[in-house]
Amino acid sequence: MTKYKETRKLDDRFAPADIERRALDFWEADATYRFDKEAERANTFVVDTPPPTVSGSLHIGHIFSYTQTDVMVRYNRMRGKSVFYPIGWDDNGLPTERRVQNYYHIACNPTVPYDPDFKPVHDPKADKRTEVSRRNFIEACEELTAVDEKAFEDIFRQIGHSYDWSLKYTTIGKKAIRESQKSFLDLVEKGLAKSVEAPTMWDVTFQSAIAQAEIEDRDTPGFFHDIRFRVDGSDTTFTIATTRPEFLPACIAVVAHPDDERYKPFFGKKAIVPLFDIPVPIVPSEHAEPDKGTGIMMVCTFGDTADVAWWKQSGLPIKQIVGLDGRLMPIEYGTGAFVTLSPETAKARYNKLAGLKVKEARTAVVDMLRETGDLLAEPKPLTHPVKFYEKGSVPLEFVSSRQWFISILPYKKELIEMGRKIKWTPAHMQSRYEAWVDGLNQDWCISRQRFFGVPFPVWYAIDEKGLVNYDKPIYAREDQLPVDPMVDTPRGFDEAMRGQPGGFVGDKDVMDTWATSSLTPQIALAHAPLGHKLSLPFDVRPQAHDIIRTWAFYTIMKAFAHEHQEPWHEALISGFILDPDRKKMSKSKGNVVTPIDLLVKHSSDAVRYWAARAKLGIDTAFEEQIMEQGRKLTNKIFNAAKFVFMIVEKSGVDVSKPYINRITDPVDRSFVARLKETVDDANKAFAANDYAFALETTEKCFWDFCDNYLELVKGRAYSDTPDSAVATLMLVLDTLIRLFAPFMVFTTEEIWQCRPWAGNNELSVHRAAYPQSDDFDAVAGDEAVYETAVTVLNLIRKQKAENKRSLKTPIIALEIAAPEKTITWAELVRTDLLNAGNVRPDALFFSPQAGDITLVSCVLGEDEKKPA
RNA sequence: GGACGUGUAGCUCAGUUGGUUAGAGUACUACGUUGACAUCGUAGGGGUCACAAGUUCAAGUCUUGUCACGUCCACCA
Repeated sequence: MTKYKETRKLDDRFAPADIERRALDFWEADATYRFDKEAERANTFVVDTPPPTVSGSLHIGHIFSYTQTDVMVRYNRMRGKSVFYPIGWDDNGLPTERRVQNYYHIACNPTVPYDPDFKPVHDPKADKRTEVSRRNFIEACEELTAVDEKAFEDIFRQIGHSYDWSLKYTTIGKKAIRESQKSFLDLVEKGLAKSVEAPTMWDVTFQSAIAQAEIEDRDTPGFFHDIRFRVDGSDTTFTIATTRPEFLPACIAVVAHPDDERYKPFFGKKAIVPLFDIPVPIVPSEHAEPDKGTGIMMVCTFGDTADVAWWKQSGLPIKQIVGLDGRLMPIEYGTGAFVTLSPETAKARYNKLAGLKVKEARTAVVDMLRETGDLLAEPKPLTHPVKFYEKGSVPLEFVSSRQWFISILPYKKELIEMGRKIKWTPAHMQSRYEAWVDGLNQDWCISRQRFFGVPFPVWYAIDEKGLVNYDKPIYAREDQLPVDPMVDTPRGFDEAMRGQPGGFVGDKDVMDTWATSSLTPQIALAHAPLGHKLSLPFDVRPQAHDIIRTWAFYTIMKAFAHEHQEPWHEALISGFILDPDRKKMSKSKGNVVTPIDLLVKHSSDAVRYWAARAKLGIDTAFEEQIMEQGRKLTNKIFNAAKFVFMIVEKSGVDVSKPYINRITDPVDRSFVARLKETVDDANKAFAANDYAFALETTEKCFWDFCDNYLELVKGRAYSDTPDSAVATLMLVLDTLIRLFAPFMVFTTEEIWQCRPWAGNNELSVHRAAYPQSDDFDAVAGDEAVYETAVTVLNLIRKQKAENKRSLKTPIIALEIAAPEKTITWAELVRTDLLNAGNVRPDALFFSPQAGDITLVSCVLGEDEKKPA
């Protein structure tokens, strides 16, 4: 067992930095937050902590929500649970790659050979990006994430989060990769994961496929183009309004609503696409809405999701014109699907487009249309929603490619059902989850054409002609995991056969980062000490509401597929930080507040106080004044403790004896009843995950204690019969400190350890028992006594304040009227009232009356002159 | 367009199952403390509880509608 410090005495001044240092060292040496692997599952509290993304710096929002979790976790620990509270860093994936590219000015080119001497350098002035090999790139990622993770860890430690750091993991770590690959193989075996050649949403900047959960609509300016189409074999024309004229060469059909009288005569005929003279069928389809645009529209491969859906059920061939790089691909017009009535013209025109970026091609096509007179009006500007990768800056394209998909659409019902087994706080977050699942219209594309991620444990055989057979992948065996198919070889092959006819190739893609993050329970268990008794479901999943659609959903999906049960009993959804001044702050450079600055400026406990004041799921304004309020509170707690210690020591009462049965005075027992009520409320609040109310009620009781109870008993505690008062002060302080402990973790530890009655090797307050109602059963008295005393005391104070006199002004005569019953209560506190109000002995009279307690008369004496 | 949420003092927020005169912190004003207090206390000003209708003896709280804001989803010709 570790000692807190050698001299266990409160310093005169409250210095948060020193207190924080002492407590952190003590917890580290004492392993205060270490998970006990021997604990039975029933006596554990198991948390599925969000691993923060470590690309860049920690946001104040992290501090906010992670602290809320820590508060709830600490409560459970103090309730005697063995807490499994892991922490990990989500470092694989695109965000990290992007940060590494920018930080080191490098780009990954898999064709570049490995350079063992390459050292990435952070040079903000560099303008060119150096191309490096895949392995060098991954090493650079590992190097930078290690630095970022250290910074994250420092902050989380500094703010006093009670993770068991021995359980730390990273999502790019070997065990995480193993879990992720194991999950993938299990999904393959269950028929839930397949590789398919299909149109996929594609980000041309990152050159990767993207899943539905990662896209967002952004209102984007564009233009409506009215384009003339001809009906084949006649002079009849009609107008198509489109925002994407560059897709004319990819047009596969023209559709109008079956009931649309305007276009009914055209059904069954062919339309001729201008510029390229492409004959395409004119087809009735419910998909077209008569009142939108001109009511008739072109279907292209692929302008949007609707095009993809329409193409799928049409059976028509794809005309893919956009390449993986976001440029129009070279196409031999008049071959394959690219039918035309005028091959020479079409070829000539298309050749001008090939190689252009989509946006450039759009302008070029518009120019051509203007020339031929097929543009019926100048383009009309509009703003319309366009799909973007949430981290991208260029609109997504639909590109047909081979990708791994996880099948989710058939299981929507089951996944909603599973969501209902989970208790969501706040409850309405469940409907967000259900709305998301309900709205899903694509399976989960999990392959990414990137580098810093979990590789697929898959190879493909190459036949004698050198063709890769993608239809029969060679899967790794579980005992091989983790594998990197670009380095490791499948069973039955050797490295020399890589890329050779009759040999094999590795799958060079990596998994969507969520494919790994969705396994945080399983990954955390893989990092738990051997022999632990944990399993799914975990107790709680804390997270923010924006990632219900990703992290929560995917985790439920994976647990459904692998364990056939919900991943956790409860989901605790935190709110966001809304910063009304965010724009100002980012504009005025150098004025941005970083989490570490806040911790230093206001102290960790003060920042924790700010976070804990906000309820789960409620978006909260960033408000430094509340941190200041927290700082004042810690200061007050410190001073109150210092005062109690002083009284206890001066009283000469033997502190080594148990105090509870020495509490005999009616006022003391009455205040204990007041305290018991607070303890009740706080426990009830925590049980409902309402830590904010637990804090509020604790704080209220504490101020009451300082303002009233302490003032009432001061005199008696200094008298020659201090026993009951001193014992009560000890009990109350012990209780309040433990009530505050989940919130003000440092202040409470310091005070707890420095109590004159603390043991030599006192355990951390964070392993002490959270106060319970029945702790007080033996001594709790009638609360009315204390309430009466406070009422009378306030009457006296008010009298003095109204007469603009000092609170110390003596009272020569005082008459208080009150109901008889109240008088009997007041009589029990007579001595304390005289002391606290500075009322002359025998000057206090009570007279009976019905109704409220009132002050009948009061005569104030002369102020005593202060000794010089 | 749909779902969910929010709207209470200048600001940040409480307000449990409807029940006296709607609260706290902060900011402002005045006075008093400054012997546990990088403090604190007392008093004061400040609210049509977004708006409208309804249910009820009684509505900040329940119902319906409207408006504003936020989040998620959808639309994308």
